[in-house]
Amino acid sequence: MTRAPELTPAEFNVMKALWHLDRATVAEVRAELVRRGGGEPAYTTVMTLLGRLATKGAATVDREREPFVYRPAFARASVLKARLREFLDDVFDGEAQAMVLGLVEDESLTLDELRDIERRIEEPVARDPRDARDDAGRGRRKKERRA
Amino acid sequence: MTRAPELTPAEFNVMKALWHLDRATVAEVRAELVRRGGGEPAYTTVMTLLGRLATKGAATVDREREPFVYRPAFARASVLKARLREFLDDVFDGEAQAMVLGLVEDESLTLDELRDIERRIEEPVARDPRDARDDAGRGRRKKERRA
DNA sequence: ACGCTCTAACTACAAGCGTAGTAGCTCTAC
DNA sequence: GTAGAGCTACTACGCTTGTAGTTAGAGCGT
Repeated sequence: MTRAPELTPAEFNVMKALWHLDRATVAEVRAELVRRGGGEPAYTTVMTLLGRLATKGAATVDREREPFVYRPAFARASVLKARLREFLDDVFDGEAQAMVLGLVEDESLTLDELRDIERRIEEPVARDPRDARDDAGRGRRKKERRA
Repeated sequence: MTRAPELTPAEFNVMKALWHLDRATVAEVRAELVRRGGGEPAYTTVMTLLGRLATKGAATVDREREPFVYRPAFARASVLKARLREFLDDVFDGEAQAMVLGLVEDESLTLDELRDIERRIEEPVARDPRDARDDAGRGRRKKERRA
């Protein structure tokens, strides 16, 4: 699995639409962006962005027939987690606890929700077989900080 | 309290040094940056950034005597929280739980640490009187999302 | 066959950003 | 009193980013 490339804010936005649609043409992505209230970007603007995403390898293009169909090259979840990691290290210096505390102080997260999370972790949740995937080698990263 | 201005990555880095030093000259900030292993920025580069920070109102300058002394205009904690909020909304669509779950899956945060946080919240922590401050009107934001 | 419309490729371009050079002032050490 | 060091103000400049215009082909409606 190659690493997901860095995305600029505008690119990330397009990715969000793309993840939502799963596969889409320029026009469809544009419509989705409009729906999300992100203004009315010009068709060519969306095309440019999708083009840049494709170049970066963040999206794939099916050129078999027009209009081209774009799809995300990386799972949303994995990109979010990568960004989270980056953010955590950059802004909170890797101190996850401090960050969560921040959420609570901000009231973005309640004590109940925290407990809920715990519960979910404790009960292994009897994973849906459809989600089955090779789970080996998920790298530990705790305490690898300040390398 | 005025709102903290947006900071570019390079500016944020300087702010980190500045928060650490609390008050410092260009040379001192530069030394701190070097210490943090961020390469060896030119003296004037640091000056430019501090200048921009001052212009933006993110730092204050004491020009009484040279070399000028810079200090952060906003508490570190408040800026971190603002960034956290932004990040949460932008990347996780305001879903704090999803974000925390991400931390746990990533093993940036353990179950024990989660419990620890809970404990800290539960025990009102007998706040140090020195920290006393007017706590009225800390805006709720829970569920204000998707406004 | 003709012009419209959809679409792709290429080009444009200003603002923002990271990084730093230069000019010029003011001490200080000879 | 002259040279260098330290410092500030100003200027520079290439790169990235956001946004979009222009050109041109392909298919369609009439």
